[in-house]
Amino acid sequence: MRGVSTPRTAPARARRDEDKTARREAILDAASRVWDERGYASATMTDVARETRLAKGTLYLYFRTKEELFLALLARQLWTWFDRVDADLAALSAPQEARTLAAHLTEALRGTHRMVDLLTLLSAILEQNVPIEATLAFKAGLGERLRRTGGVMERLLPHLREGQGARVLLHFSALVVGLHQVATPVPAAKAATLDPQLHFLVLDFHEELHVALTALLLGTERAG
Amino acid sequence: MRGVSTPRTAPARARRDEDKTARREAILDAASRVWDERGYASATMTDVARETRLAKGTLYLYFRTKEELFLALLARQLWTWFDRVDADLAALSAPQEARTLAAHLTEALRGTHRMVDLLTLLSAILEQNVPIEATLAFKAGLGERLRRTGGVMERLLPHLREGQGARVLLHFSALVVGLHQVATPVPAAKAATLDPQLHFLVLDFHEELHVALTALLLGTERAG
Amino acid sequence: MRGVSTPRTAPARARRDEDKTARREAILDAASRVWDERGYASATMTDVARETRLAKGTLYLYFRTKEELFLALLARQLWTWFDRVDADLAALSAPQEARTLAAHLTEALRGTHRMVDLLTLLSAILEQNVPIEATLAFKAGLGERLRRTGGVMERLLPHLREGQGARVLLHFSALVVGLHQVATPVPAAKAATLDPQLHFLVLDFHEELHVALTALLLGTERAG
Amino acid sequence: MRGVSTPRTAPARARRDEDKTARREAILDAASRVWDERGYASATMTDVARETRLAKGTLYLYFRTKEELFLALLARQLWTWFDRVDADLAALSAPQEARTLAAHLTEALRGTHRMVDLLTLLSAILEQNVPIEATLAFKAGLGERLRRTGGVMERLLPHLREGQGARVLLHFSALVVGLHQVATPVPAAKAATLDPQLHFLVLDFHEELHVALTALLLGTERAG
DNA sequence: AATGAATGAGGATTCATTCAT
DNA sequence: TATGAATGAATCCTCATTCAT
Repeated sequence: MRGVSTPRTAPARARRDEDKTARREAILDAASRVWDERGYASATMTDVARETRLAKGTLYLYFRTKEELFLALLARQLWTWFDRVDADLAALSAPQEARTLAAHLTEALRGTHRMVDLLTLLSAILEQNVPIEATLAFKAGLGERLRRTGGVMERLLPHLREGQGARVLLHFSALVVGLHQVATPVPAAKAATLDPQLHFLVLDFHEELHVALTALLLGTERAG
Repeated sequence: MRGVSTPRTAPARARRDEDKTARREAILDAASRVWDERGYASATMTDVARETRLAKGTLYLYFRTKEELFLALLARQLWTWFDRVDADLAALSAPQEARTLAAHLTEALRGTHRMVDLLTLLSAILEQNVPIEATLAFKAGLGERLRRTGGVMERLLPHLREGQGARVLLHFSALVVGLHQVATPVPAAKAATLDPQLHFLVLDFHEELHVALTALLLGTERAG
Repeated sequence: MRGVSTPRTAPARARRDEDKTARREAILDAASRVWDERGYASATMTDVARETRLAKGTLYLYFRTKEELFLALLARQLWTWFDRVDADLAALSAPQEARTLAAHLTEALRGTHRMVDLLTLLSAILEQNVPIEATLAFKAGLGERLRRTGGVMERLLPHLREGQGARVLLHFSALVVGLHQVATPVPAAKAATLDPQLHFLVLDFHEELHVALTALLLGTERAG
Repeated sequence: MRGVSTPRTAPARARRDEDKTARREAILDAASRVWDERGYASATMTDVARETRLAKGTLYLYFRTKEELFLALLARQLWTWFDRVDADLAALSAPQEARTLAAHLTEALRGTHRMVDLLTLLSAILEQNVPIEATLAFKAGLGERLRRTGGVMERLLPHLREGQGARVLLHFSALVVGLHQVATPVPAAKAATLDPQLHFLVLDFHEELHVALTALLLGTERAG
């Protein structure tokens, strides 16, 4: 009675687990693209479905809610960032300068513009309608990555005591979110910064982040 | 029966400019209360109207859009914070310790929980549907306050060069937004932090902010 | 940003309480028509809105949920039936024959076809998404009408003891619901009854109800 | 990860007719359990499939639509009830008291709570999307059972004329459906009946049914 | 200036059914 | 036979905004 229609060439069915994982990734890819295009004006599931060329219902086979989908997207992007940082830092030998380490962390963020947007909305929006286990899984994954990469930082910056590495990363993420917001104003706000008086509101995100993170690391050393 | 009104004494008409300003403030008061109660689950104009005991249409005589209203609320709260900081710092004589100054800025944030929430959503949401002049006015006001208070900071921390005061305040605001998010997880996320492995994700907002800001100030000094 | 469109000639605004009541009634009228047309295939709010020539959102100003609307419709029809019965019985003098009383109750049902459908779905569907106070109000109203009309029946049939009138009405409503279902098969089932062997499944609702109710009243007398 | 299957040993294929019948029964068993658990909030095919440990598509090999499945379930439960009544009445010798016979019919209903729910929804919902032959087969089966058991009743209650037995059973079913609805209110409605004024709305289903059926039988006798 | 009824686009989610494997 | 991924129409409800009074 329902579901009767003339489908366009149907997508291959994801039958094996690896196919399913691939489809899941494809959905996240689509979500990422939609997010990119629509910017803040929140993307809709209809958009994502259209972009994936899948039926809306199919999305719900892979993610229980819209928020779970976007949380997964954020997670994927975060893990990628951690991977990149880990690979980067693995090539370094201890001890390192604060400035150098700050550069590595900051550079690894290049091209992750939208991830940061998502990160900003994380608590405000995403955790609204996310099944509890998804939240727990996310937090657990985050904790693990923070501790792992934090450990590496403690090796490279000997003045960091046990556990301080993860904490510094947390502070770093705070700077990322906060500075991104200040440094990446919406178009409307750009007009404001043409005023010379307001020129100091124009920040280069990566440079500013580098400066702030360096200061943070140096300050941590001095403060003990 | 729904939809049957209980007529109440109509509010006095705001004829004179000062009456209008008062009404505008009353609306912001109501919006603030609504925002407090509803938290993230975004407050509606209906809520604000009910809280003000004005009709919904009346709100639109004072604010063109919902976003303009909440931007005005954020501005009011921000200016209050600046006022408080300015008064605080005026009592101090140069030079001051980074730690002390950090404490003053941080303490001035006590009780502004919700302002910080608004601040977080600022670029992501608020600037969506805000008339351009409102955005410009906000940015102009913000710039002025940052420069003024930044100047005071430069006086108290002699190692800060001209213009660095405002910049440090910008970094501070980034930390505020970012740390608030990390340190104030939604209820669902709290469950996650019961896990001892994740305990380090639990932060005390003010303390953490103090630590990070102190580090930032000290680091700025060392980095020159 | 929303709500921008070119409306067709807008309906007059229901400003006074009596206008609102009228509009409420108009919505119920529309709902009734939709229910009639769509039959069992459940009517949608979109249908009701189109029929009323009101916007969908407007319906929700008068009824909080779809179910509340249809409960109100049922209530209105029920109260009408009670009114009719009360007027009818008021003209009679005690004592009456069971058969006569049964005829009055049964005849008052003429033309209330759809009300009975609604009545059938009452517990199964309607009470799903109905605000609790609406349910309570309905039950209270129902109780009052049953007791009032039950009292009249006790006057007319002296063998009925105090309280038995309402109880008989409850049994009557059970018969109404149950017999209506048996006696009013959906089209598909009609084909079945062409078979002579199954001819006895064809019942005339009103006649059958009369027979059964008479039997019920007589039996109550004999059983004491 | 959602959408990743845990393969389990596939169920044996039902090749022989008796295997197929067994599988059909197994599906009905599952449907029955699902119906029990989910109550009114209508059970889904997904639920039934999960409960059967069969794939959703497999259900459609045995039943063409959801409604056909639940009609089959109702039929199975009804025939069981008739079997029980027939066995019961076979042990009795004519003539019997109305009260006694009413007790037998009523008692046979013990534990068929959910069947009655289904019966209530019969015309309203079930016959919507049922293939015509399925409807015809159901009606035919129903007719046969009614006539057979009706005949037994005519033997036990000599005042019943030919054909009146089946008719009384039809009236009985009406009482069952109707009283069940009144006597088994949804939880929300229960609150209403705490009010002493509404206490008379609280009925004991079996007792009430016994009273009403006895009255019906006695009344039929008197009315001739 | 104030009102508040009316608007209606828009969005998330469900679930019976199909069909390629 | 059995599978289960894919389908997509369908539905309820929200809420910022308007405008006649």
